[in-house]
Amino acid sequence: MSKQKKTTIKDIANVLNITPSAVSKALNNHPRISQKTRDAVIQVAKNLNYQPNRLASALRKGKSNLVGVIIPRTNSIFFSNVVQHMEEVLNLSGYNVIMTQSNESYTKECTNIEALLDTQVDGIIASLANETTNFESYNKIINNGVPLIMFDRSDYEIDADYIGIDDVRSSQLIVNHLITQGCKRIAHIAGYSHTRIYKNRIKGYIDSLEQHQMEINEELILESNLSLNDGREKMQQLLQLEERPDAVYAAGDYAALGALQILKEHNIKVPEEIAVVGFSNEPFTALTSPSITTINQHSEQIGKLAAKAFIQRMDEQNSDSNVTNIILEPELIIRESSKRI
Amino acid sequence: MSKQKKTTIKDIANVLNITPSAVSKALNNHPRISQKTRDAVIQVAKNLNYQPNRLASALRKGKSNLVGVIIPRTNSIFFSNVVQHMEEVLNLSGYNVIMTQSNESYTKECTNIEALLDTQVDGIIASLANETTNFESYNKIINNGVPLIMFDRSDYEIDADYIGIDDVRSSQLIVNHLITQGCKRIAHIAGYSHTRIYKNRIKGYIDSLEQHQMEINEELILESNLSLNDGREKMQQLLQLEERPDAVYAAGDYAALGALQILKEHNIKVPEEIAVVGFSNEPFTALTSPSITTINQHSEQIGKLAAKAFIQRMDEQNSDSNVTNIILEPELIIRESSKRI
DNA sequence: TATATTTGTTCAAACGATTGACCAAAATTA
DNA sequence: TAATTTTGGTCAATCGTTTGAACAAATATA
Repeated sequence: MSKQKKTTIKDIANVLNITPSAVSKALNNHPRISQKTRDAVIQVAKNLNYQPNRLASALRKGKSNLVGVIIPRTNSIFFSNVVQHMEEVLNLSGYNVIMTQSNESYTKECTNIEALLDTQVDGIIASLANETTNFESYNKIINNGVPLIMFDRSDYEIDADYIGIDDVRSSQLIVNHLITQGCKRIAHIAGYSHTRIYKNRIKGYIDSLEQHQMEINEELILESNLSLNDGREKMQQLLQLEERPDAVYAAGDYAALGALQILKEHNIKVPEEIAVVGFSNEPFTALTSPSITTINQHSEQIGKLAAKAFIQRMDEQNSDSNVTNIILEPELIIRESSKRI
Repeated sequence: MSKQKKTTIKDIANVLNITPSAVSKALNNHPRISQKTRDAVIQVAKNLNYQPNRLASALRKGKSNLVGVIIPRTNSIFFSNVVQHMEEVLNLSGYNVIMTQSNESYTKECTNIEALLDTQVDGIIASLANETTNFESYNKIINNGVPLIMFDRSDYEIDADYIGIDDVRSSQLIVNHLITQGCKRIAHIAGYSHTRIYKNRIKGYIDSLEQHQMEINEELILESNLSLNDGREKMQQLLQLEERPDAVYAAGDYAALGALQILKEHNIKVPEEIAVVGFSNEPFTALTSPSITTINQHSEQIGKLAAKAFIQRMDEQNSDSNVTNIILEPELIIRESSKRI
């Protein structure tokens, strides 16, 4: 029973004894169709339970109304928030979202890009996988004439619109805050420096220390994949130093949590002995004890702005306007893990 | 520069002086095409950077190779895991995933369904929004002849394949465990009983108490939306009872966390005075102190099985085989919040 | 050698919607 | 009334790919 074939504009046309093109025009509010036929068409369409075939329309118009989104993973509140708000805005403009995850893997990312281009998406909105250091496939998107919008994680080699927060500034906020709290030896569990945002966070960290005439100590900067476990390991490492740090700034919340766990296991008082700061405002940061100081990356705004940037690109297609670069101001959320005074 | 138009099979045909149909057949490994032409076609395709137009192919074949997925929200590790593993399996079979979120909203869910059908997806894999009590739109999917697979949250009124865990059994595992730990007055912060899985969890809770000849106390069963805040409120309520419970089983981890917070704020010892159990194995449950006992719902398996169920439906299309019902055995993860002995 | 089969390809019609060119009838203007 | 404009459509091509039918050439079979 399931295989009742779908009704097409042709069926509607037959019922009303008009041509399919008239039906099409009626449904698309073409001015040359009389109100009478238009109403009749709409009525019959409803009766026959007509569902327009997007594929056909997309093929003819050369526009699929599909937007591909590539995020590193969904189990991060930041990315899932971004996507959610992106979707909201895009849906309003008649776009649907194909969401893919790279799982931080370069090859998966490439596969996803291929698949999206293959599906004839009208554009791609993406954030780089951790692994990615080769940007050919992204440039392929651009070369194919498909609008590309990057958010959060991108690179200078990708010539696309970008929306993100000011990572240098984020680090400065954090380090300044820690210094204000009396910390003198601040460690940084950093992300991989090949990724721009993490490089910037390292830069901000160093800048801020320099500004306060504090020593930059290589052994206090550890690159990490920022997972919970790696956070634990790096913290262990830091505890084994001859001179322990009195604060740890991890470039990701999970790593910060790992560090916190180790500190608790060693009965080290947080923040009195060692203060801890994370990054991203994952929900759990408010729920641990002590709760973790972190950075709010404005996921809703990033999502909405990225969607709007895409829509604007679609609207102006021809005019080769310059690349947009939107850098949002980060917000430091101070919680127990760093509040000494 | 961007608007270089895409190469089509026609272009390839022109180069080789053969017809487009030959090219198409060559690319699709049609047996009647000679190895020689096949190789030549593939070579030229590569040279011209040919990218097949899925829309055209989809239109002609009446198959889009797109699968729509509807989940209540992505910021739940359970759902995001499910999707991730679903995608893996589906990609392997040449399908792409359009992922949408209902945000637990009935209207958003309906909109999503419309959008997916509109996009001509080959099938839909979904889990109900909390709000949903009317299943017309789901039955519309089925009536449209589009394969529908439900997972985790579904309803008897939806006549589709289903993959989930045994919720009655989950509750029994939990309650039995609590009784073993010496708890005598077990409260249940329940989900809305109009949702099947939550109804089943309530049933399992009651069954288990009855089995142990324990009293079923209405005031110990509170329906909730299972958010963090509602967990806090319901816990407050429970504390105001004349006779306090000595264990709280929340049907969701966030609610359990809320309950835990309140208990800590009141300096009530967990699990000694009141034990706490959650549901879903959200990552934070392992990270709180005390860590929270919870249920593993086998997200990877559910994702993979749902994908496979869909693929099977596609393969057998015609044969109206019966609805599949896969119920997985839940796994109780015992942690500090309930370990009294 | 005549006939049957296989091989490799072309032909043409789809899939369903869109769109500019075109045209007859109706309405307006001169 | 004749000429012009407007209205409400029809016609036909098109988007890029697929696919069964058709067909000529090559090969196998009798």
